[in-house]
Amino acid sequence: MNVGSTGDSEPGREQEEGQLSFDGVSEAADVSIAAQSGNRVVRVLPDVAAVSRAFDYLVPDAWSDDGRAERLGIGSRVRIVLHGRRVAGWVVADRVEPPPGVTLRPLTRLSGLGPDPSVIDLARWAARRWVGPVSSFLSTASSPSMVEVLPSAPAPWVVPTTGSRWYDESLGPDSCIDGPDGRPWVVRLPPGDDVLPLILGAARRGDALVLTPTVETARRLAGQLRRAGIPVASVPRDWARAAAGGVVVGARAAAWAPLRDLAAVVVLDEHDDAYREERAPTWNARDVAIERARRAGVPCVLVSATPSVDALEAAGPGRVSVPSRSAERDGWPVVDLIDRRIDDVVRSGLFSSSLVPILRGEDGDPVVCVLNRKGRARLLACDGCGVLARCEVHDAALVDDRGTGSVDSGELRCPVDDAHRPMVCDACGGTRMRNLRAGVNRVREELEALAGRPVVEVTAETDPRVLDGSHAGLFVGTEAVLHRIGRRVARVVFLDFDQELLAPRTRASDQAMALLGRAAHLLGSRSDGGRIVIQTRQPDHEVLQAVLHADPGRQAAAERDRRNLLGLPPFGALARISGAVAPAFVAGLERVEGRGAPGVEVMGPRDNAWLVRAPDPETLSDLLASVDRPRGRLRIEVDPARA
DNA sequence: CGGACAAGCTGA
DNA sequence: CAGCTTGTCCGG
Repeated sequence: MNVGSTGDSEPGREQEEGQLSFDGVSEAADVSIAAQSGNRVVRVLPDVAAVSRAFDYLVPDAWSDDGRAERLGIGSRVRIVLHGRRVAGWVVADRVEPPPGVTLRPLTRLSGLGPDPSVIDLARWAARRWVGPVSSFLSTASSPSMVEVLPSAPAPWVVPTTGSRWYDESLGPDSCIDGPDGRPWVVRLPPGDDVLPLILGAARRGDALVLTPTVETARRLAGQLRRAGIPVASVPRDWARAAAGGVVVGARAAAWAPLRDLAAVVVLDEHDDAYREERAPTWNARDVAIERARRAGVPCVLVSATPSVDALEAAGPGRVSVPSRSAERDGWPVVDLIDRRIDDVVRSGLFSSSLVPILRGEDGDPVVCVLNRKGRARLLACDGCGVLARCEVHDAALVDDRGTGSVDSGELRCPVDDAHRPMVCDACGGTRMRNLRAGVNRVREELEALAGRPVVEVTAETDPRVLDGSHAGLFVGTEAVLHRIGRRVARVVFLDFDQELLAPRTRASDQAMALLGRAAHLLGSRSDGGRIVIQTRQPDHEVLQAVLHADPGRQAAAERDRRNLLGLPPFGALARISGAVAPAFVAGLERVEGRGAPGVEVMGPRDNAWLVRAPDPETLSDLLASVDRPRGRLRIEVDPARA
């Protein structure tokens, strides 16, 4: 970790020393039954954001008399006096040998139970992986309210039998559990399929940990399991019950839940961006879950209708369970592509005439229309031939350089590199461009006119009961509408899917795929008769071809090639460095890099941020940890959402 | 983080 | 040079 020749007296080493002394803790905890002097000394990590060192404290003698000394151990939440003020902390090592020459202060309080030693080790791993303080992970791993004693353990449970399934092998044949290779399984479960049998398979193994992208999904799943007679704890609310035993269900933070005796890990919709913590450290719950299962030597199953390249790569060959072609086709709804380049246009140009009967409900209700407005991108199409203005280098949608206003002169700008070009259509040479962006309100009015019936606009504020209990047949909203409707629908119409396909984001293809998977889930399987209707000018796009053929592997393969070519994760590791002192930090990085860290590349700045690329996450973490962190605001995003 | 202390700035 | 702001250091 000490890259380059760092002299011991060089200034600014404190961060690294703190890290070293902290790393030393785990060894000390295992080896040392020290403190022959008689007084028990514990090492405590303060719950103070800027302090990443652990300090030693005396266990008060009085604690031996009332049982507190017995309850105290690694993970215990305590209060200490640090630098004259009382703060909270976690015991991270027990019976340690304090460094000579320091006078120890006593612990002031035993507050409650905390994460167990395996979770503390996991937090150390995550702190290194995502370059953040261990304490932030321990906070996530701790109960929101203090827990003094655990409730009694649940009685052993019997899981109802469900019959054998094509993916059963993924929870691991018993024979391979003793010597697992630490890799997860991926189960590509079609969107119309029920996940419950898979979860029951995990619950059959014992205390299973099940992650879902949202709290709402976790709540529903917990209810289903409870009705099946399985003891369930929803974390973070039921932290104590989770620690006592049973199946544990929750969203992102549940990756850090306490478990009595972890037996299996399941991550539902593993591709979902909700597993990513946006605030630094930018950890990903799916990756924490994989590592946790690996350390515990238990099976980890990543479930998704549209598995991510990261998951597929983590699993590796032979560990991806895919349904038969016919089963997968049955699990996806039929897809109707409306090619806007050749279709006739009604009203303002956003609607094809073939939408009219669908909107009127002639093919079934309810109908959900999705209008993508992400990234506030404005798409331009040639007024003459209808082809989209796209950058031939970056594939991104070109924007009108002058922002809003009329679009019949001026220049086109690529949002990726800001290069300009004249406003001329690549396809026909036309010089007039139409702005395809339309306000949601205007769209709603036009939909109403076309459908001849009321349209319910769905926003983040719309009460879900209105949606699910409503007699209305036609809804419109941004993609959030797909997350707000809880019942089965007959049609999902993407009014302008090119907004999604051409968004100037590196993960546009993945996100478009996930969106279609979400829509498919609302529609159910092929036999339910639902359809996805997509208006597009790019019917040959890999994402559309993938859903059209009910074969998400097509998109994954294209995305895999793209990432491989660019050295993006999982074929390389990326970090984004920003903040006031980013220039100083990056200068430090470049000094280290200049001494020959192989495969490391620093790019930027762009938007006041730098990108650091390394061949793998370990090299990246080592590199980032080896550089002195200047004082001031610095944001390090490992695996950044935007690159 | 937040307290302690030192170095820098200002005004009569 | 007192009185205040700003910066730097450090915690058992």
